[in-house]
Amino acid sequence: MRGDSQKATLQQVARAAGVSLKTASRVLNHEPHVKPTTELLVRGAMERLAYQPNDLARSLKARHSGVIGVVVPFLSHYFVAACVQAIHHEVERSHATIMLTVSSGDPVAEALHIRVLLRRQVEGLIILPTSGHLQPESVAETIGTPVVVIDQPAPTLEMDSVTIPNRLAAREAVRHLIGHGYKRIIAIGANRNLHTISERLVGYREAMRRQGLKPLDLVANTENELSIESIQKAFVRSTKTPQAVFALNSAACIKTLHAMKHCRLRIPEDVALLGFDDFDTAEAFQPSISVISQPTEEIGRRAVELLFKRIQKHNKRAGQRLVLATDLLLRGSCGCGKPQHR
Amino acid sequence: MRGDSQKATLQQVARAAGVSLKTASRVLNHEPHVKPTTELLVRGAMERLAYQPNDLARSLKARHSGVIGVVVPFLSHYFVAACVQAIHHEVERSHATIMLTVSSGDPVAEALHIRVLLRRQVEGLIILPTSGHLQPESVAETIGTPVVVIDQPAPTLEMDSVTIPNRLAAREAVRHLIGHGYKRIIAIGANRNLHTISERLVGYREAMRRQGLKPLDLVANTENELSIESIQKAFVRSTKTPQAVFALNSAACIKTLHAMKHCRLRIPEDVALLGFDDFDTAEAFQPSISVISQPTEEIGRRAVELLFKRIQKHNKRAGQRLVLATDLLLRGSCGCGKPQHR
DNA sequence: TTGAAAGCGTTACCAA
DNA sequence: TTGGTAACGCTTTCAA
Repeated sequence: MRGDSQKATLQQVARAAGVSLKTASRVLNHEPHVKPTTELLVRGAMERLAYQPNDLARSLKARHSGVIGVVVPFLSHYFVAACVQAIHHEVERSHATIMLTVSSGDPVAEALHIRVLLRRQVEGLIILPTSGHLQPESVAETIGTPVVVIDQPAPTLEMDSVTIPNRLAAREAVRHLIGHGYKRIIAIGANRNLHTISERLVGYREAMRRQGLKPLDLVANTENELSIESIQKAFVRSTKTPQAVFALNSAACIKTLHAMKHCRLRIPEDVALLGFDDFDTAEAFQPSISVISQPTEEIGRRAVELLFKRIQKHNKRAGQRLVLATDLLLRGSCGCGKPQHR
Repeated sequence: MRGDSQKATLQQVARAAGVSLKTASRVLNHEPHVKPTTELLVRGAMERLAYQPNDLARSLKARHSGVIGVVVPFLSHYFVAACVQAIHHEVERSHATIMLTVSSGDPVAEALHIRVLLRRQVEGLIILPTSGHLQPESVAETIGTPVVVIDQPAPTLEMDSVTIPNRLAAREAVRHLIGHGYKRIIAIGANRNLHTISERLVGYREAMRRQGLKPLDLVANTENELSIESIQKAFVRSTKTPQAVFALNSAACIKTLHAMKHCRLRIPEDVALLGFDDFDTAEAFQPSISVISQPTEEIGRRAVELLFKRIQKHNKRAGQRLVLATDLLLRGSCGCGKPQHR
């Protein structure tokens, strides 16, 4: 609220209070050995000058910034947004702050972002990788800075990871579909390079083969390449229309819904649907969309916990690969009885 | 890639290269007047020591951090996530970074976050307010730091804002519904305190009154208080079921879809629907959901542009209140012909 | 073309 | 209970 625009420094506070810089610093940090009278003097000066500490200088001196870098591919994906929100929530509890970067699915940008964050002296990094495997070069640079990877097992012992059993969850979900009597089940998604996608695909195939069914998939190279038209073609292509779709992530699931609408296919009567990753409108559809749900809140929390442990123990630990359980939410779209009807 | 874990400093680089600190600094910053031979010497040392500049120290000295603070209420709202992504994209072009905070709809947390970001010496702040009006106290602290507000007109001349004509857009949308012949149209949403919500509500009422219709609304105090059950009650409450719903934001729209499903109401035959704010699954529903769409990409871009202008010109400008046009996307749910059918 | 020295705003080690 | 003084890692006069 000062008229003069320049920000007050602790030095100025000290002068205004008629004490030394160090004494003002002591008051600021609630250190002991300050005479109450002096403290009042200093606090008064701080008040008058509307003093605000400069955390940049503080961090430089203290050698830790209180900043965590968060690297994600997209923010428009519900799962990612929910994770970031959970991460923020947990980081905040430790009075730290988040620096966020969004790579838009570009591994080169991702590598650049990691470097930028390291220069900014983040104390740790939480990465949701955008490409199949984190670029080794990117990772090399992080030596000395703790890293937690989400969605992909930690590539080195220097890092921790928080993942889910993608393959297992996919297998069980597909087995569930098979249990409904569907034989022609197609997996739909994009980006085989991604660890999550490839594992889910493997799980799908395992489930199919074990039941003597022929795996069939439509997996585009990138998210953008998976068009609604291409999905429609998969529906009308052969004489044998798929009886069910296993969507490899929520984006694919939504596009499939889109395509099914265009083809006027009823769910689950004409084609059943089960997707990986929950999304905000899943229960608003008629019928509700069955999904494999990840514990986003816990993923974020555990990632931050692991990171802080590393930061404190200064890398004196072996890498941890945490695997959290998923939840198969059977709603209506997979062919299950319609629980949404009272 | 060094074996020793401590990070190299420019000082060490200089020593290793056998030059002075300043010379190393000159090389680092591509300053002229460095003998090519010397430059090579320094670059070699940098390479060997895997030198990475410390942006904290740099910022402290240079007195600008290259960091923009972004304050949002939720990340799980599609509109917000899209805005943040757009902001990041534009900020990145200026080689700056984003510090993100999420208030979870708590004005007290929001005020705290603003203070934290200021202490961290952000060069500017982009705020999507969580409460009706930004807490004056929060804003007071920002004096000297440029602020751009999204979704709400700048409360003071010290700030800029990027908004949309909420009232007008709502009015036109409701008029469109009325044009379809609906008479009993109900507005559904939450948080009257929010500038966006209250303006949209006013627009709705104006449109209704001008046509001699009686406004009717269901507006909960907070997002969480707007339950699906309460919406269902609105549908069955009176003998006069609403003929159409005007949802005040996407969260309300999704909950309405949910409620309509439970009540087995067909869209638009039983009840038509038009919502404020687009969302990722809007076109996947049958019929597609008609919405008023905000230009998120442009909102983010313009917000950053305004902010950087202020940062450069050092507040020598009057506050700008940018108002960007919305788009009324008539899909199927409002009762329009069904363009989604080929 | 190069370098010594003084800061940026804090914190921390010793004395007083 | 206090206060010099030296860092933190970098940039920036001003000389040489």
